[in-house]
Amino acid sequence: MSRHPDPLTLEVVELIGEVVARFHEDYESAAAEHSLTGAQARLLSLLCLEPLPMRRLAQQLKCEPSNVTGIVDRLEARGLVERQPAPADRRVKVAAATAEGRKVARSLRETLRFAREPLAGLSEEERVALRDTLRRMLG
Amino acid sequence: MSRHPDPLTLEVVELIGEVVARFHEDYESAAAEHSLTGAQARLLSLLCLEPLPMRRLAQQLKCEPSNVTGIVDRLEARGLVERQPAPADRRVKVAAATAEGRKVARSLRETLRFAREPLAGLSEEERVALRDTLRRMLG
DNA sequence: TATTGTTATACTCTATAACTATA
DNA sequence: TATAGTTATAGAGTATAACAATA
Repeated sequence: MSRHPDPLTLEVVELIGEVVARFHEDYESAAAEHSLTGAQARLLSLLCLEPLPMRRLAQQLKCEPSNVTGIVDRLEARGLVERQPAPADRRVKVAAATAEGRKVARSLRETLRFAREPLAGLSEEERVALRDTLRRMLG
Repeated sequence: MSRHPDPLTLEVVELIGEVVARFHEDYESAAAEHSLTGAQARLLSLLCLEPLPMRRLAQQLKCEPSNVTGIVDRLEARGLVERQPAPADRRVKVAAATAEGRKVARSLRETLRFAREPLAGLSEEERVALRDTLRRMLG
């Protein structure tokens, strides 16, 4: 694509920008309702899929490992996450969501309004088309 | 929509989440290439459309007015933005992008890869359909 | 020697509250 | 008295560099 995209592409980019802004806003406010920051909510949600070593968490969150220490500290202080030793390699600490942490993450997911409302206005056919287009964009 | 959306909706939500993550990543790294933070880049881009009073900037950025002071301070120190008096109300300070600021913002926009590459894989027909769907989602 | 997690440091963003100058 | 912008403060996220324990 050239450095000067056509008007259609420009409009789509702008619309995606709006979707991104709304999604973020919604995510942050859902996190805040649970007294979590965005970073804490993202880390907790990750750990609800599977326990992960600190280093892996940093990779997934695309930040430096040193930052993960503090985020896990704060979640651990609230009993939402715990550090577990890794028998195979005693340098590694595996972070895992507690039962309470999983409960909070579940509740967080249900609070995400953007996940439901804007899509509710689309027909099933439109949602299928949107899914296919997004898949191709990300593919 | 119920609290337990159908699998199709869930997948679309997840795909949107990925788009959001990629867009953000791309935006932050484009900003960093110009030695700007994300917040600085967003503010500068806003001012390239039109000069705005500090208060209006805060509204558009959805943050407290006190934060805008610091962000504008840092951009002003680099000569990308300047504060202008508002003759009609001497309490108001209007922030405006300098010529250099507009140049940086233009360069920033051109660096945004996500704005071009994923959409390049779509046909014009698909882009039109995506535009219409996004418009409806955003209401 | 290399790697994992942590600590120390500095910077930015953020909200809150108090302050100033205007209105 | 109300509003616009700022300052002061505190908490959180971020990157960098140096460190301890382990591999």
